Amino acid sequence: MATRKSKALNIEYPSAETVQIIQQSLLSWYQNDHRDLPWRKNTDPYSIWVSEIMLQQTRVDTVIPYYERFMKQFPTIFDLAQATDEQVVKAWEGLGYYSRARNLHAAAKEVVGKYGGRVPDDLITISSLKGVGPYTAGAILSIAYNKKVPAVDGNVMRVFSRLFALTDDIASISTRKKMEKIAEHLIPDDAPGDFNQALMELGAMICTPTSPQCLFCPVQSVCNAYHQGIQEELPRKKKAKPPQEVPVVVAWITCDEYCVVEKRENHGLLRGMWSLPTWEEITEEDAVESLQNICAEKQLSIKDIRIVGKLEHIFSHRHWKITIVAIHLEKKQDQLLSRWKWINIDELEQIALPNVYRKALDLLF
DNA sequence: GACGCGTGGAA
DNA sequence: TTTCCAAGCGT
Repeated sequence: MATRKSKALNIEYPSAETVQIIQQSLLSWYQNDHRDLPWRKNTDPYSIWVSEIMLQQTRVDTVIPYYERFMKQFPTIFDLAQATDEQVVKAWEGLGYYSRARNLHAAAKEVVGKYGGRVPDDLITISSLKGVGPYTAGAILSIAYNKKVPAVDGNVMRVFSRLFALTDDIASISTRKKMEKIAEHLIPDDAPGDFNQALMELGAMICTPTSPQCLFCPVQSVCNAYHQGIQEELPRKKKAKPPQEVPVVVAWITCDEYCVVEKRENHGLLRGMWSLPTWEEITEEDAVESLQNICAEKQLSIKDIRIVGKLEHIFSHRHWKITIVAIHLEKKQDQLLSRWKWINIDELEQIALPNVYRKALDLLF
């Protein structure tokens, strides 16, 4: 017999009675208690889409002002499609995970070009768009089109882990697939969007990572973890590695009212973003000497060079220990690295600069 | 499956 | 101070 390499998910579905209790309790609670968030004013697919991309790995309170500005600047998908990459990334400045902005922009152009600006309403097509994965596809289809598609994010996995006392590692892909099966089983035919949002809202407001507010939980009566008193032990999740420490030198190179900015490579950390000239793996002790050598190679005549500050910045997987070196040049030479460019210091605020460099500039001024 | 990809908030 | 993140996706 030919064996198939699909892992049995071993799902125990709740009874029909339990399903009904969960549906009614959650929907009732959500309709009464849900937060009045800006992306809940309507169910326009484009608006929902933008909000879901911004909310990926990002807190609601952080997203709100960005969302408001973004929707004012790009009210429709046509406005976004017609914008330049620079404009879109600038609107994303400070939000992080900048590939989200580039993917959203590219996908918006694709939707306008191929579908007349109508956001696809089927799972296969919408999932083919850049930056739209299983969660985002489900969120858009259920919230904007009221389709019965699961939208399983970290909130939902935490809620399900507790509700059904599941000990699976929520960091694994197979667990998410299992949760999606359970969600499909739970979503009511008449309110998929509200139900999916209710699950996430519960995870955000009641079934929180630490100190869940079980006494106020609308589904406490059917919560397996609560009855066993193990809600604080769930969900199970494999620990992530701490960010790797890297010594970094950032240069503040000036001449008169100009400074040098650097366009980062199109791969890796902060890909394609503007920055200040940056070198990894140069320690503070070697900072000045290294930059003197680098300037000598480029035949840049230094008027003054000194360490002007230190800064630590932690990305998702790297921990930069930064030494900021100010270099004042004799001449504003044109022959620089291809990725370098002189700009007027006043123009720094017009380019999209990741926060690590904004923090560096704050130290300087 | 594992890792790369930003940021700022909370405990 | 340290840890863990928060409505994930691409490779």
